[in-house]
Amino acid sequence: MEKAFKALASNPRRRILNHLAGGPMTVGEIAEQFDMAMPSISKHLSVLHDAGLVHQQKRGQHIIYSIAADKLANSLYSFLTPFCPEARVISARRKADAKED
Amino acid sequence: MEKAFKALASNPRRRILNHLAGGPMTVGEIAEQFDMAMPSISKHLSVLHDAGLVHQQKRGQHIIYSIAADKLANSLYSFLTPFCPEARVISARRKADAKED
DNA sequence: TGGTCATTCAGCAGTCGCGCTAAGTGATGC
DNA sequence: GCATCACTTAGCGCGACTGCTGAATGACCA
Repeated sequence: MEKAFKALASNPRRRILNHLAGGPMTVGEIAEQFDMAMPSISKHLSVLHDAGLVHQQKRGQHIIYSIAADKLANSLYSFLTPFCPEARVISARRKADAKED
Repeated sequence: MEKAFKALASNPRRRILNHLAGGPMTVGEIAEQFDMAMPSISKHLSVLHDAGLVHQQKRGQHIIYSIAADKLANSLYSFLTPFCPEARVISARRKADAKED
């Protein structure tokens, strides 16, 4: 949770997540969209991965990143719980749904 | 929004918000709960205020801080919009409600 | 007016984060 | 085998953040 918020504190990282909302992508595909060297993108992705906000999957010499929307939403809803009744409801339902598996 | 996420990236600041969820407080009352010098707390509060996440109200020689739950929730819901259908619904409804005034 | 209390401002040291370039790793293809 | 491609790791400089102490501000009370 600490890590999630630290990860979300950076504009480029939030933009990367928005791009990934459109579907899984390789590092190179993401880097094309940003005016930033690939190692910098790679580092941002590793921060997001360390926070559990993206998944990575090796595919030959490519690495495909995809968004971990559940983790992202769960973190924010559970943080919002003390402040917002709607978040309490959603957070509770998501937890119940998770247990069903 | 940028400011909101930067403000939320710090553990002490999230804890302060949690305390404020219990009701408005002065700087001194907040500082009592933290093992941190008052100027440090004051600075955190000013970061939160700059991000619009708390309100401040002068009351004699005290300054009373209270949480801006609406702004906090709106920021997070609107960020979550691309990733989570529930957030889309809530965000839309909150915006509609805001226009009604 | 002078003292005290609540809070903020100023300035400092240490740490962390961001972007870069250069070099390393590991899979692919000739 | 070796060149190439996709990506990560290492290391650097710089600016931002975090906590501190000490001083300033501003309201209250005698």
